[in-house]
Amino acid sequence: MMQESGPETKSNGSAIPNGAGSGNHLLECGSLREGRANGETPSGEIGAADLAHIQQQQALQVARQLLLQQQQVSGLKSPKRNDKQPALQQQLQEFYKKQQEQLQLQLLQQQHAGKQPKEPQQQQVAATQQLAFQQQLLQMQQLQQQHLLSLQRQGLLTIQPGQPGLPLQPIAQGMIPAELQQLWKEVTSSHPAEETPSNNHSSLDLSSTCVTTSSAPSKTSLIMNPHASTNGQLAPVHTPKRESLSHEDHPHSHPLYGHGVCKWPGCEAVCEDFQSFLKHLNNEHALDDRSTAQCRVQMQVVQQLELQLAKDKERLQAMMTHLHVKSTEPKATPQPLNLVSSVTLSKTASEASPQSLPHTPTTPTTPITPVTQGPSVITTTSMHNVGPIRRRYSDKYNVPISSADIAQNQEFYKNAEVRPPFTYASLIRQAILESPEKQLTLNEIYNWFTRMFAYFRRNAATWKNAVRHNLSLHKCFVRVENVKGAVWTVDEVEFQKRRPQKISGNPSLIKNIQSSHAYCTPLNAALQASMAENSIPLYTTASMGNPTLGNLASAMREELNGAMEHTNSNESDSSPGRSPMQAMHPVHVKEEPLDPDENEGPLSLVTTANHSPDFDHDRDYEDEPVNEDME
DNA sequence: CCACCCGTAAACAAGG
DNA sequence: TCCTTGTTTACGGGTG
Repeated sequence: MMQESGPETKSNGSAIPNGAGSGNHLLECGSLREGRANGETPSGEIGAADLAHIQQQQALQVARQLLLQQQQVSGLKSPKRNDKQPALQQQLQEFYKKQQEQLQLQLLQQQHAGKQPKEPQQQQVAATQQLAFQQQLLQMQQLQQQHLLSLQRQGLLTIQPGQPGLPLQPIAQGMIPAELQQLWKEVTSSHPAEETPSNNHSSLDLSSTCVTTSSAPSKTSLIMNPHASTNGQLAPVHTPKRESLSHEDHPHSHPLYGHGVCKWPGCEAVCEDFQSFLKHLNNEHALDDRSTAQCRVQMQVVQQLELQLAKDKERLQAMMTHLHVKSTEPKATPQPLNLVSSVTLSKTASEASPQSLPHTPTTPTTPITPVTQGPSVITTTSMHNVGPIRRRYSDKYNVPISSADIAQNQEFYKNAEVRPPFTYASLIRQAILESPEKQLTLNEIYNWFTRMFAYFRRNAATWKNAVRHNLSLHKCFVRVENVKGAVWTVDEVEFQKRRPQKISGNPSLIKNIQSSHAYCTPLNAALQASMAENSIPLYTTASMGNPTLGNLASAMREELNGAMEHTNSNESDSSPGRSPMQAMHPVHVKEEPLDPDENEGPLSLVTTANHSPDFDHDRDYEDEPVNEDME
């Protein structure tokens, strides 16, 4: 068997236990979560489920009181104090439903009737009572939430977003995960007038839809929020902490106030200054039915959005899970090291892909950009399935992938042991083109592979052989005797020659091929330019950590494009100018410091940053594959 | 069915 | 002698 250059350790023995250990760790995480979801409370931590439970119970207490009060009015039969909580809760919910419906009816009547004074005293009384109820409820909620908050602060509570065990009721939605909070923030800021977190009106209604919302019932908002006192009304129940804080920090940046205009839905009253705005707010948008209804609507909007987000997230997760499963035969290959990254990843991973599959924290490359945690997360789950590696599922399959996807995938492949859907030839070519001198030694090519693809940190013997095989086999790879020895270069023309045979169609992409011909070496730049045009945003996030990603992305894109036959050239893409990505090139990567042949390296910068720690792992990995293959 | 591409495995040789 | 590098052949699967 061949050995790679570099300190490779065939220490299977150590690798296995390590892998097992990490796997266990992950599993533990999983079970832990499950445990929490089931209401178990491990080690002094209280999960969201428990929290929900507590909230429910507390809410029930409130409910009892309210029900008692209500009974006095409506003559309901008083429930026994020992009644089962679910029943009670149900009652409460129904009660509120009715209340809300009633309220809505009234509101509608009022609205439809315009200014017609047509409310019998009775209605007014009822409305007042409802308001009183709601206020009481809110107060109680505030109390309980304050309590919860204090618990949280004491570390007794940990609220985790998206607990599976939670009932999918509005209640559960109160556990606003960070994303939702963000969404909330966006919603409240973008939608003019949404219900103000720091503003009381909204809170009224929240009770109906979200009885116990708010993951971070902010006591602070109550205390510090100037508006609360100004209005002299109830403080927000549904105020994400972050939100309230941000507003409090900037008292004059009220979500309902912007550009001198009141942003209450449908208002747009002009307020010269903040003070007048506050006045206006209190006068025009005081706690009345209308405001309440508007808040309700807003709540529903937000809820919708939250639901939508949740659904989309679920979908994403399913997609990732699906892909992962497909590409990964559950081969419990214990994976080694890199526990560091695995820890960080495992956390997110457990959220993103609650699979029981052995999470092999194999990401030696470690997440450079936690930003794109998404992909890298699942990915981490490795695919040791070396068995049936299907090649070229790329060509056609990937066609629709956008450059943004590519950029993401790139990060994905970097951290995930998923076989990249690109041919060896393409990858080799890209590796070479990425190099400053457009030439690499065999060993440098190897290094590029391992650096850019987690997958190639294993099965070294296999893929290295394939690389050599490809280098020799394809005419497009030209071996050049160098001072140092032999280096490999790419004959673009030759490379492109063989491609048209592959797939037909999609003329829209041909440009790339053509440009390749035209610019040969600069091809990269051209591609990257187009890439940059299309996907800089994502791209940057992905490439922040490692600029090389851009090149890889372009490679992938090339591959994809090449897979499609093009017929038309000269396009904007071919602009030979250097894309931003390319501009970074010099800084890029050169093979890791370990590389003996390495010398042309202006680079090695990134690598050190991202990989130097892992790279040793990379090395280690490289051989494990061999061993694992035998497993 | 065929031709082609691709990946994998392996034998072999040359050189350090 | 061992390892790396490079070449070559063979085989099987996928695809058009």
